[in-house]
Amino acid sequence: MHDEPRPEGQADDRSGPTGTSTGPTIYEVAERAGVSIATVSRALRGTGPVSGRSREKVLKAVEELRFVPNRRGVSLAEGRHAANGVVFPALSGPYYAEVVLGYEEATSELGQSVIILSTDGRGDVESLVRDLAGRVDGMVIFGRTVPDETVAQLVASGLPVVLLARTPVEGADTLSAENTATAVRLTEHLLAHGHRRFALLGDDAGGDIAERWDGVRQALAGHGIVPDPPVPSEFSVEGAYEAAQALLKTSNRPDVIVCADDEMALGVLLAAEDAGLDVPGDIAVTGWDDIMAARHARPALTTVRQPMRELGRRAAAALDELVTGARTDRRHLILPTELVIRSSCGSHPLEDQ
Amino acid sequence: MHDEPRPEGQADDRSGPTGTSTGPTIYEVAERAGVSIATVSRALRGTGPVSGRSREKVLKAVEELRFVPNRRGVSLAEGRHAANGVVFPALSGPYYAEVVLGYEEATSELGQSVIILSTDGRGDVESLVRDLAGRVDGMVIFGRTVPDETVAQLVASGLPVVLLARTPVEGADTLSAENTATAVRLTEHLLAHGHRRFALLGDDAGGDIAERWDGVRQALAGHGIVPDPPVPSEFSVEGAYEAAQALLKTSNRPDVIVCADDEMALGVLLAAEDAGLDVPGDIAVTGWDDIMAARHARPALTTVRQPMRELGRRAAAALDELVTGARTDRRHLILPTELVIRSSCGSHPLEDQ
DNA sequence: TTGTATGCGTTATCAG
DNA sequence: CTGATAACGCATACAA
Repeated sequence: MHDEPRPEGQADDRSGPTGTSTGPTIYEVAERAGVSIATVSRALRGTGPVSGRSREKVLKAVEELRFVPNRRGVSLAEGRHAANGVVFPALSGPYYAEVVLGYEEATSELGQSVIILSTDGRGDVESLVRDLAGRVDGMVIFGRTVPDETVAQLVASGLPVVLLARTPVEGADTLSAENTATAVRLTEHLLAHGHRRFALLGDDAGGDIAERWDGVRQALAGHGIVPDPPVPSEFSVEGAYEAAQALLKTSNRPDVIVCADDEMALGVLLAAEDAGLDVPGDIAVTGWDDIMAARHARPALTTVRQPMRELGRRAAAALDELVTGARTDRRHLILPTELVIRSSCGSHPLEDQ
Repeated sequence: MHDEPRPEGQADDRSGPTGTSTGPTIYEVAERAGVSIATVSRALRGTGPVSGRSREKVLKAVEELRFVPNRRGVSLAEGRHAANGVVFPALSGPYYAEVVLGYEEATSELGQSVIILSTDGRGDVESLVRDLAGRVDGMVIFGRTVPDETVAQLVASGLPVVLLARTPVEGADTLSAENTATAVRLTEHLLAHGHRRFALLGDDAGGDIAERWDGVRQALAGHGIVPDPPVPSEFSVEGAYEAAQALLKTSNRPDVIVCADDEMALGVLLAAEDAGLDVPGDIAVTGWDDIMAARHARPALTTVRQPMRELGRRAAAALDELVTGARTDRRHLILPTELVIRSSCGSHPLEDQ
């Protein structure tokens, strides 16, 4: 086997025109330092005893050769990837982008790297996810991306999984931002403005949106109001624009449109403007997420702020616990959200951000 | 060595409380199919001849065992990661998010996965990048993230690198959106509006922003105007807000503020509003990127649209060529950009989006 | 404290 | 067409 380190012809064997460089191996370091590869490994990773003399020699050789342990070898030997995955629909809005950023930051601090997978516009999500599963030690999955069936299979295969803003699946952690209670408060605020004819825009079965509508209905029920079912719409400015156009033409036009997220609310704002309607004078509009555009839109959007960055960080921490085995039970965590009142829901004489 | 596949005790050896499952190995498949591992490998990847009979047996065993080749083993044997990296400052605005998404999509279609690294707020960028370099076959690096020195080292180490919106570095591909020519056109449009006192907001040495200022200066020179040096500011809504506050108090207030990007322009809009200034009546404002908020701001922002998605796709394609060795020379590609006239630069009686 | 030998899971060469 | 076996690069029991 490895009697003589690299039988013959090695070193500058950079074949191929481009960067197929290989870098020195632990054998070359060992040879140069006059020790065994075991000692090199121990010296470098601080596992097991190494004499000061040996350590010096190793470090010197490492320095001279610019040795960096080959990750592929390390991974195979360690039996882990030192990488985690994250599956999201897209990065169009700030919501996913922020969460992913918080996730990457925390994961990176834990010495792991993160592999991303976006599912919007992909036809073969399941195979993509399965492939990803083979390249990571664990993964975070957002709602609206992977079918329950597939998640269950991943979990069954033993892969640590953290679900974000998604209905729970046996065997996986769940993390989400509070929806229902804040939706109740938002709705009560709208009722206080005198709004009575509510329209809900956007829907997803069993996701976080459904929880928000639960809150809205709950608050309305207290006033004897039963709203129409949520109006289906694409989760985008354009999709909401179209849906709103139809809605605004109704004989019995709503006096407030509660949108599933901010981007949709922006679309509604546009539709109202084109219809010659004043917001909030003729109709109120609210969003959810508090993306940047929410603050800059005119009127500025009343919405709900989610701790996006923190969601990402928590997901990373939870996943790490599962991967390392530091925790074996499953947790379902809910982070608080904050109602952000601006002007799109009605006039507020005094305060106005 | 492998005389008997897995000497003893294997299979359901899932140790550890969590998901340390291992999955079947190629040896188990071979044993079950009654062939050698070489045949299994050949049958599965279609390399080399395999009799129909053998193929059937292998496929059956694979099916029954739900065998999936272990990526770590594959990577080590193949000598590649089948993963590419991308280094960006953050995902706050839609710019990076969109480019990254285009990149991920294209990379994924090429069968590679993408590992991300964001540098904003990180103190040890260089070591992070070096670590990333050991985990990928090539990487895309955005401007404003990694020092030239480090990039040069990566390239020297043989790693294929594609630079995005960044000054060229010997040995790396360069990809960017057109800046100077469009900046000239933007400036000429502003001049046509009668604006003469120009302020430039935001600066970065040697990045894509510098190219834009070159275009602005070039156009102004044609009118005998020499603008002040760019006003330094953080690349964010808040940073620009502060910088603009100072700028608007100047005795000789500018009549147009050209911003390095849209987010900064939004900050300026806010500052103008707070200062009781009308945009574009009292002062014009322009951005760059055409992010979503640009369209929804009031007044809507005049800006420049970049083919963000396409930039990501092209970067992925270029990197793949370098990684596979399909191309050995270095290319410097520039994608066209589009001037988007809205209302923040002055009134346009007829057309108005 | 050190070195030897073996395992990690595939790929691919080369002799049958 | 098939199988034995040498890489791939590193980690680590185990023996010395």
